[in-house]
Amino acid sequence: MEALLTIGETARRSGVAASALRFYEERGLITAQRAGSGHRRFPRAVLRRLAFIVFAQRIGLSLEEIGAELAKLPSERVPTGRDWSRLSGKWAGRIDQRIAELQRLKVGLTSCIGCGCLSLEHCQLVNAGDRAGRIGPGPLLWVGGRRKR
Amino acid sequence: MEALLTIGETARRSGVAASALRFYEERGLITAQRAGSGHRRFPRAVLRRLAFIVFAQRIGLSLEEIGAELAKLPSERVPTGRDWSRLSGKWAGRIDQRIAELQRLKVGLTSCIGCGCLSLEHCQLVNAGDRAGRIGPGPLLWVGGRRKR
DNA sequence: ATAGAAGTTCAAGTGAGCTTGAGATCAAGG
DNA sequence: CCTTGATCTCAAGCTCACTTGAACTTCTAT
Repeated sequence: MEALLTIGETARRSGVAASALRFYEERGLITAQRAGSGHRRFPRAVLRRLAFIVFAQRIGLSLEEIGAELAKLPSERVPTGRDWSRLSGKWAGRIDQRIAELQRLKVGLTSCIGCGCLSLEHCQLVNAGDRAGRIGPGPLLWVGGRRKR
Repeated sequence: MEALLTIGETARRSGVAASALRFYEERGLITAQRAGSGHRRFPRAVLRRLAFIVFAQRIGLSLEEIGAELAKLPSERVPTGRDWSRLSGKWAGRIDQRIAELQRLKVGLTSCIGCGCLSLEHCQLVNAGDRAGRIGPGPLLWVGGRRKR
């Protein structure tokens, strides 16, 4: 088992396209050594980092947020299980929030949409809170009557 | 209470920006009558339609999917509560799927990331299924070893 | 009558997250 | 040595869901 992986091997083993790996490297989410030729050589540890990235994306974090989290890992040693779980600990709350929202949406779907209270002015089922970053563009979310501008 | 709303009123009451309303009209998600001047006049029923759209977006559907759903509403009469709930019924399943995935992710986060099984090749915690449309671009999701190309 | 708010169209821009293409170089097997 | 496949860089393109700007027109209130 080689200690260093080429970009192709890394792509195969992680399921992340080579182009995405270059993109992530450019964004500072992962790092690669270089062979004399200029070709990337990824340490095996990058695989776990990639797993974490894909995981975090499924949870709904942006690459920027993920990068900020990854930056908290110790850079001079290979991160331990404890390092990783410390990172991921705070996300459980985020998942719970999102689950709670989905459950509210489900209630709204089966009751509220049919009943007529979805006249928008009073219904609080759909709220922001999550994805607060999108308050600028995108449909304004009705947050209890308060809205931008 | 006026029977028809201007685009500005519609935007205020729905929380959806006027530019988004024009965009949705262009995409066929909503329709507007026109005043002699060319100004849009939205029937009040558009508010419920907008509520549904925002709802559906929070659940994770694309505008295209939402449009397909809305197309199933009767076009010649104002949809009833039953019409709406028939539409939304099938989404409950989708919400449940997404909740289940989030719960799996949460388990993975607290156990799997720390333990070492996240070496990608064996871990099935992150799967596709949801968002199948994204299988083309974007990071390839590991679906039990099977991947595109 | 006139200012200013609100509306119109159309084209182009935005941001996230990559992918694709061009043109060149590198690595491995026969 | 030569071919084939992997990689490299850099610039440009793509999808989604809108927003923004320019250049006008219309409505409303004084």
